[in-house]
Amino acid sequence: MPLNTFAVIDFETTGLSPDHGARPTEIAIVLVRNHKIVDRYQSLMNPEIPIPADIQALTGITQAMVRSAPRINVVMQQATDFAGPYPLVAHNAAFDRKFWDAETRAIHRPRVQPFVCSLLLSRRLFPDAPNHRLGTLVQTLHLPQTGQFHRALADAEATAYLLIRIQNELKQRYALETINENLLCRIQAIGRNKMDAFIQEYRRLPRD
DNA sequence: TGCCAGGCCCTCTTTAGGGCCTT
Repeated sequence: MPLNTFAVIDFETTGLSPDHGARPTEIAIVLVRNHKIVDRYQSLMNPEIPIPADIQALTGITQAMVRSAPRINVVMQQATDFAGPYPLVAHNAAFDRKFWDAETRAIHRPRVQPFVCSLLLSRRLFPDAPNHRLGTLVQTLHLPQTGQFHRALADAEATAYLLIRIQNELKQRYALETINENLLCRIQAIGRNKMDAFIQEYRRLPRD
């Protein structure tokens, strides 16, 4: 397995929680290897339940668009194949993790890799941003424009560029050599405004 | 009919409340 590879994912869905019946309507996965985007996957899928009108307006994904799309289980088979064993990354990972875990359990492919959250990492590294919405961070950090927000591929690509920026920031600001998932998971688990103290401690710890 | 989540994180806090984020 190639080292230093992350699978950045984004779901569009019919609602906020699978625990209350919401299901995915679109997924995109962007592979980031050695700080570069190397591959992309995207697919609409048929949630087989109505998409609320306000969410159709938000995402631009309509009932007609998903009617002829493949079933969720077919798409999730392809998505898990594409993501492989690589650490998953999402903006506000708590949201995407719920859908990923619900739909991969349904196809008997439970998640084995950690989930990294670019929202939590951005709060640690860019505390002075106006806010930490994905669109605001793209503007504030001058990241490449990737297309229409609230579509899966555009948002996954934006999150991929944000991940690359986070990796570069960590390397430069703290003179670190490699930014692996273990370091990112540790950083997102510490409290806000504790980065400097954490890095000092990290330098004294044996590496994973 | 209308509403539904939940983890993080701040503060006028910790015996709590509310904004931020995702769709």
